[in-house]
Amino acid sequence: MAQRQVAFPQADCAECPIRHRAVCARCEADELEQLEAIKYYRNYEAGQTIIWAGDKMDFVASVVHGVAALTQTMEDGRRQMVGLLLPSDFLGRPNREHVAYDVTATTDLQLCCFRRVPFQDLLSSTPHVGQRLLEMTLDELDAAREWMLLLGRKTAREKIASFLSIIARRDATAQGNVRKGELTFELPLTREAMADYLGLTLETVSRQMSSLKKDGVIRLEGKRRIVIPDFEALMDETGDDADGGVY
Amino acid sequence: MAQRQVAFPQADCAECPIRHRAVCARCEADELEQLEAIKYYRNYEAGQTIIWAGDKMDFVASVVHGVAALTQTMEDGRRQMVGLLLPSDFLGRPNREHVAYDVTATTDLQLCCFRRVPFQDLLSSTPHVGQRLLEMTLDELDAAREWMLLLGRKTAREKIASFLSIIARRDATAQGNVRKGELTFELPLTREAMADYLGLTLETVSRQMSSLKKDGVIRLEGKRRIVIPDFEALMDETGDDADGGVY
DNA sequence: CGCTAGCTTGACATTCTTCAACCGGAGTGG
DNA sequence: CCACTCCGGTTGAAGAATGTCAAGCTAGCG
Repeated sequence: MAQRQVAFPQADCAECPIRHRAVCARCEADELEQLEAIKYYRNYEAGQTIIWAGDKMDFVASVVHGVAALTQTMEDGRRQMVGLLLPSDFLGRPNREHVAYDVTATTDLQLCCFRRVPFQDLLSSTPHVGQRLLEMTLDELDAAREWMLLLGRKTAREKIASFLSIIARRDATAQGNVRKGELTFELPLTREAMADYLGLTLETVSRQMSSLKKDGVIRLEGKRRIVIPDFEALMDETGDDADGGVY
Repeated sequence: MAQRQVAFPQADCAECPIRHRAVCARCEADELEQLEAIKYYRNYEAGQTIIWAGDKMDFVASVVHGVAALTQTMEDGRRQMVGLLLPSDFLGRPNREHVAYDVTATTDLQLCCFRRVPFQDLLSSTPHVGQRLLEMTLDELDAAREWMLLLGRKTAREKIASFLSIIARRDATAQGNVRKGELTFELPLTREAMADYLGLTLETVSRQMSSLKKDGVIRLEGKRRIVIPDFEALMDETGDDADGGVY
């Protein structure tokens, strides 16, 4: 497999696109300086495995560009995605040497890595990284619980609609891809990866995508580019409350 | 509904059964003192709702005795449990006024509650509560991901076996209920609550329990008391790796 | 030009849910 | 004390949703 070159710019923290959402969001100037001293960038191309479950991982990282997936695999090959990391999300676990899940880049990806041990030291010696990490971890736990509802109780169609709305939402907050009420975005996952995310087979994913398309809820431009003509209509298919879980 | 009295002893922190596993585990004497100043106990009986999704929650808490469940409900009544809190587990989210899930006591329950705002102050003014909470939250996230694999990819029989092994394991670490290789424990959940945990119907739960019993993997003493004659045999039914996910 | 990877579609098999009946023990009122 | 009812649980039969297996499509690439 020829290693196509992935080249993202390596920004200074000051111009970093995730500066205000990542683990470093709350850092004071001095803390940021310490982080900067132990950081380095890594790029991966779409499809590459970053690390295998059980391997030793000597860094933790923030996703700067692209999307990474955490997946668990059973002995007989059944696979379930258990984490989908978008820009600003955190990868790795402090105080844990070995990783518990396979980590792969589902798109071209840039990580901002911190050497693990110095990062841990920072956690105990300064307050703001740890506080932000706690907040982010609690958010991820909430997301995981939403995901559990999806896996345990939603129909295939609801699963697809929910997934599309999640991607659309996270994509929309980053960039403003809304033109005259239409929402357009690129799927960061293959049909197979979507199946792993949703606890379905790729055939069922494909069928339900076709069904939503037939019913005018989504349009496809190519296989990966999705157009949502009416976001409300999509939300109606997710099975979630009308208010979108706002409380 | 007559309110049967639930009476757990209210221990001093020094004799608290969860002192070394809960959020307070890492506390120094002075931090413990501050916690003690804002703590109070609450008891609930099995089946009682502690708080509804969307309600205001002015405390956070540690489970001291018993079991509590977090569940999400869809408009049409489909329900998914998204958290099962055993002794020493933490309930509530700092810096969040409203709860996101229904919380119910599935057995008689005692909580050690901390008023939320003072607790938050402690998080920012002292290091050890926050550090412990981060650790516990990361553990819960790992558990949630294990649970996602179960929900997304396991068969009904594997789900039941996995659930039983989880309860057996957590029960065994607390007390030593092993007699001549047999493991006995009380189910803290009704069949319906098990179904909500596992993303199944209660009929399917019942059928699979019967099936495991017929095959000699488990024995039933009454409806709730489970005997595992051979833990290995149960593990073989879970679909998990032989090594039990140790890495 | 033909191959491959990713995707779609069809036919059939399987698993789980749904609907319904029934069981048994605990609590209750006559 | 007995009948009644309710709750949690079990079991059966039928149906629906999703998985499995297989064929075929399309765009991009060597």
